[in-house]
This record gives sequence, structure tokens and C-alpha cells, in this order.
Amino acid sequence: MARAALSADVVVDLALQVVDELGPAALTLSAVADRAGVAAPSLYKHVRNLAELRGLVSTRITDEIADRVGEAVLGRSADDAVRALMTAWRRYAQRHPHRYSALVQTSGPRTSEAGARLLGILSATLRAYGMDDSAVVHAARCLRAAVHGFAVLEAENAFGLPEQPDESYDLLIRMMAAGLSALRPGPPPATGGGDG
Amino acid sequence: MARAALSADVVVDLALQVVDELGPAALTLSAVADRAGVAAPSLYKHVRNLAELRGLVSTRITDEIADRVGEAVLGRSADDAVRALMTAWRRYAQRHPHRYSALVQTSGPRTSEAGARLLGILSATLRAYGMDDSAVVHAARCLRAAVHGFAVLEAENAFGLPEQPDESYDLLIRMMAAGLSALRPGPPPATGGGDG
DNA sequence: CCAAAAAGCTAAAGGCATTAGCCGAAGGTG
DNA sequence: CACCTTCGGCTAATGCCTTTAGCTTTTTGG
Repeated sequence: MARAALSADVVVDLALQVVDELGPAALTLSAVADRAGVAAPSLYKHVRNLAELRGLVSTRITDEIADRVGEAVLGRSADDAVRALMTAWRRYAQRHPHRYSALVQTSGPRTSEAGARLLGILSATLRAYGMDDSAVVHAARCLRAAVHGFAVLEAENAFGLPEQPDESYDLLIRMMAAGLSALRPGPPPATGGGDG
Repeated sequence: MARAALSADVVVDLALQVVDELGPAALTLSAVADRAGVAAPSLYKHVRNLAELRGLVSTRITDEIADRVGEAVLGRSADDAVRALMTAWRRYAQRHPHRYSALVQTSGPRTSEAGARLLGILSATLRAYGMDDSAVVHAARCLRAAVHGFAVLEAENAFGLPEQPDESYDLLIRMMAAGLSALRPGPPPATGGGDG
């Protein structure tokens, strides 16, 4: 091996720094090369091109989210787990808004691997509601859509009004938890109230 | 006035063509200029720069969504209106996936005007549930997050599994409608699931 | 000590955004 | 009708970024 300064992983590390500090639009090979103390073309020894770097960044982010969310659900189940999951996911987006905006779903081969891990955590959490496999898929999509939508909007500063986003999110959590409970096979609640 | 060939509106029209056909990443002043049959620098007579063009495109898209959603809600109320609203919103994203991906929330002055119109429709729809103003804001955020999240994911082809997205979305609609009904002032549920 | 591979460098091409300054056409005015 | 102002287009030029090609240096394993 030659000078062990850089590696694909380190390049992704630096790319994340750039994203965090300057936003996804500033993620450029030049910017990363500067931080690496290296000329831009040298990066091609570690990464195929900018598109691939973006993909690696997305994969890394997805992995990080899966880590946090997976940890959050440990030892919890049903509504409790859903609340923990949603809270952890949003917290990640809040702490790294640029990073979250850089997240792109366009599934490359490796990105979908990280995505599958995250999806697995979602599905495992939802199985506690006693759904069949197909219902789990649909419910997981809904949960993911709600969380992702909220996180994206918040990361993009789309909530202009003075109302606390925390309160809005708490409402979303309750809506999702209630909706999932309603899917549980068994006696449905009579009223349209809390658990309905 | 000189040759009335181009105008800011026409430039946005052409930009939308580019986005529809080639995706948001291909929205470039050169590409738009080509379609206009004009040299790239000429566009600066109609648009301040690429960033502004992107903003105008977003504004136009937001306006279109507000049109469709507003029309869909006409004469409906409560759950019925929510279903129509969510369906119309998603249909727009399905019919113009690239366009939807090009939508960016970063509120410029005019974009927020179109956004305010859309928000107004949402709020008016939710007021049928008898919420107070603050509750409407929180509920509107949740609804927006859920719809937007689903639409983004679907537009980015993030649903890989064979299960029908239509079914998933129907579930999301039911979850949101149920959740909103549960907010209606009235006899609170006995369990801790409700307002906790 | 030597050779091969890894990792860096410079040079160069090509695309795009943006600025500056020029020119011709349209329209109104006297 | 002649004029002149303004509008909208053009060319030239700059600078940034990606990407390819080919050279050089360093490291490492035998």
C-alpha cells in the first residue's frame, strides 16, 4: 500500500463535513479535495465520480439513521416503539439538517442495502401490532412517509408559523400510533376517540 | 417593446418541459436556452439567475398543486375532503414525478405566497373538524408531512416491494382521517393513548 | 535492493453560469 | 417621416467544476 492518507471511507467523512457545514449543493469534489489536502483528480483513486460519492454519502446517512432508530426501539414494542422510532429519526434530521437534505432515495445497489436494514427495523417494530406481512409493508410505508415528510420539511425550514414543531410532531406520533393500533386484528374501539 | 418572443413565464414553461423530460438535475440555463432557440446569456434578460429560475419553477408547481387540491376539495368536508385532497395531491406527483422532485420548500418571497395559498386550502379543510386555530396549524403540518413524504418517496421510486402503493396510500388516508377525527373536541377516550 | 502497485500530481478538455459590452429592432414622439 | 430610447438578443470572456490521460513518487513485499 502507498501513503495510507485517504480511503473511500475518509473521503465520505470529509464529504459529510462539507455537507454539514455548507449544505448539499456545496458537495463538490473540489471542496472535498481541499479538505483532504489533495488535488481534485486524486479523489478518483478512491471514488468513481461525484455521483458515486453522493451515493456513498446517502448510504452512510441511511446507515446512521438505522443505527439511531434501531437503538431507540430496543426493548420497546408497539406504540412505545413507534414513538421512540419516530423521535429518534426526527432527532437525527434535526441535528444534521443538511445531511438529511442530502439524503436521496434513488436506490443504488449499496444504498438499498442500508435502506433494507432500516426497513427491517420498521417492519420488526410493526410486527408487534400483529399484522400480516403485507399489512406490515403498507404500514411501514405510511410510517416512513410521515416521518420522512416531516423531517424533510423541518430540515428545509418549511414551517414558518410560530407554533412549536415539537407539538406538531407529537400529534403526528399520536396519529400514527392510533392508526396502527386500529389495524390490529381484534375488537375495534367503538368511538372515534383516542385509540380509534 | 422589442420582439415579444420570450418572457419570464415562457422561460418557466420551457424549464418545466426540461424538468419533466430529463429530471430536475437537467434544469440548466443552457438547456432552457436551447429550447427557446436563444443563446444562454439572453435568458438573463428575463430571469435573474439559475437560482431564481428554480424558485419560479417551484412557485409554479406549488400553484398547480394548490389548483388541483383546491378543486378537489370543493363541496366536500371532513374525512371526505381529506380523502379528496390527499388523492389529488398524490395524483399530481404521480403524473409529474420529475416536477414534484424539483419542488423545493426553501421559501423565497413569491414561493411562500403560493405555499400560503396551499396552506390556506389545507387549513380550511381542517377547520371542518372543529379545531381551534392552533390545532389546525399542527394538523395541517401533519397532513402535509404525510402527503408530501409519500409523494416524494413514490416520485423517487423508493417503494421497491411488489405491494401496491395504491393500497398503502389508502391506508395512509384512513390513518390521517381517523387521526383527525380523533382530534375533534368531544368526549376524550378513557385510556392514556389519546391526549398523552 | 528491486519491482510492481498504489496514490498522488499536472495538464488539458469540455460543460455550465455569469458578466460585460455591443447591436439591431420596435415603438413612440416630434 | 426621422429620431432616439429601450428592450432583447448576441458574442466574448472568465471562472469553477468534472473528468480523462499520462507521469511521478512512495510504499511494500519478495
